[in-house]
Amino acid sequence: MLDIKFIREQPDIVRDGVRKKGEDPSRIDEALKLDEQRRNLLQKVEALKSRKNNVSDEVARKKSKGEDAAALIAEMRTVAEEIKGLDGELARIEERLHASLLLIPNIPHASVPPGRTPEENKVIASWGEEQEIDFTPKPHWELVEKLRIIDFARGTKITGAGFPVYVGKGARLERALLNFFLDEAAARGYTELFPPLMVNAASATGTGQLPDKEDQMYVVERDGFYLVPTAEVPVTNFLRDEILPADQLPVRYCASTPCFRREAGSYGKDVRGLNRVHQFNKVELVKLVHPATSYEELESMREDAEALLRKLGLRYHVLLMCAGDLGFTQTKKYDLEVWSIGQKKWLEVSSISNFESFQARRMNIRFRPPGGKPEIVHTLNGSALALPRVMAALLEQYQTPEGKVVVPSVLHRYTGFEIIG
RNA sequence: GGAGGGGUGGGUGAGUGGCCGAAACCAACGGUUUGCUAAACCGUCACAGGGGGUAAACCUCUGUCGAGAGUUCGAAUCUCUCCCCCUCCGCCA
Repeated sequence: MLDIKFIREQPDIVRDGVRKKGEDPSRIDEALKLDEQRRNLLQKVEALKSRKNNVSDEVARKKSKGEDAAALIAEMRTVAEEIKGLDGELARIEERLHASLLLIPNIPHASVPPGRTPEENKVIASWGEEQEIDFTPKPHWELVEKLRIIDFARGTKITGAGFPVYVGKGARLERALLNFFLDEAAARGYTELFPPLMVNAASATGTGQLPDKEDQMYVVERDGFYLVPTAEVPVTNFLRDEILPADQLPVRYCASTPCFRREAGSYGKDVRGLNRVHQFNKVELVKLVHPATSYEELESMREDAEALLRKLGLRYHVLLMCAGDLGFTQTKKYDLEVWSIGQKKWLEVSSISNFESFQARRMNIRFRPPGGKPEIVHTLNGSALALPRVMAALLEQYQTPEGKVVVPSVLHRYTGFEIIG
């Protein structure tokens, strides 16, 4: 969430930013109104409390001297009642203010292009060429069926649509990719975490999944837990409510976890094969950084993710997302899309975002500048990478005319085999 | 799941109704001493939210001793609920 003080002092900047995201700025006025009510009430109730505290001391003094304090006590009884009433009113207003703030989106960074639709995202970099081949490449779902390395039908039997089973060399290739990604992240200074796969409501609120995106998560109602839609949630919450020494920044974490997503409302196209599944593996990068460096850190994180695709020899491009295509919590975001030669289209495999202080304020993660007051850190995260579509593009790109798949050399030490089929 | 014990500032830990935002120690920071380091000594040292101040400095008020509710003129301290940690029992990969 945004700082209420910032909203109070720069309401026009906030309104403008919210509009750029294509969202309704009326919540800002609501929040400002509640904030004003809150401060008025606060002054009233704090004056009463001050009086109460003073009189209570007076009572103590009188009693210790053996004097009669009955009159003061009687008077304070009514003051205490009044305070109770005002405190209740204040609590209700603060609750509404907080709820209102939780629904105000983060505002885009100045370098983000305007735009409302995905078509307005900018391709700012690309790598690799469409390779020339003398046969018609198959889509991955045909390849994996013949090779028997991913079983969609049996996954549907076990659980439901969108829960594929990786089999034999398919399972091994999946594991190879994960280990490759993790090793690369470690080499670039990210500390590996293996976090819980279920989180509580406070954690889901911290990174912004609640209250906004509850529909996208699987909920374990009985225990009040949520299956993680991304490692971002448990990993970023790792340092929730802590104050870090300034010299500890930047903090870099990586984690490989399954991700569980309901993908409600996304039936129809683009769901074939591995294009959209309810459970998938992903290696996630997370950084907690000094506010002054967060945009440099965003660029270096993007490079960390891009390097993986280059090592795998997969053609990709980089999108700078326009304001309207930014998520609720993001100020700036890059997407990496890999080319699917079998489907003749781009597939999103990574999303790299800066949240500035938006998440960290909810999570209360701060650092202490030398000799100064604690300040909120900036948080960033990025996929490096999400597996299914990397797997899809890789299988398609490295297929042979006979329907076999050649494993990219960088993975050999992880797979133990060089060809599938 | 059952029984018992416990959660206090960055850390250890004292505090069972008012003089407690909280002793003491450690860590950290500033200083004195010192050729340098170490040691010693002195000082500073929680977080948040209001109000005042042009801003910083600063002044002032309020809240916070796991969370929430309650008793009381007054709660770290008493009561209730919840969460978490430890010990024992049960169950179990």
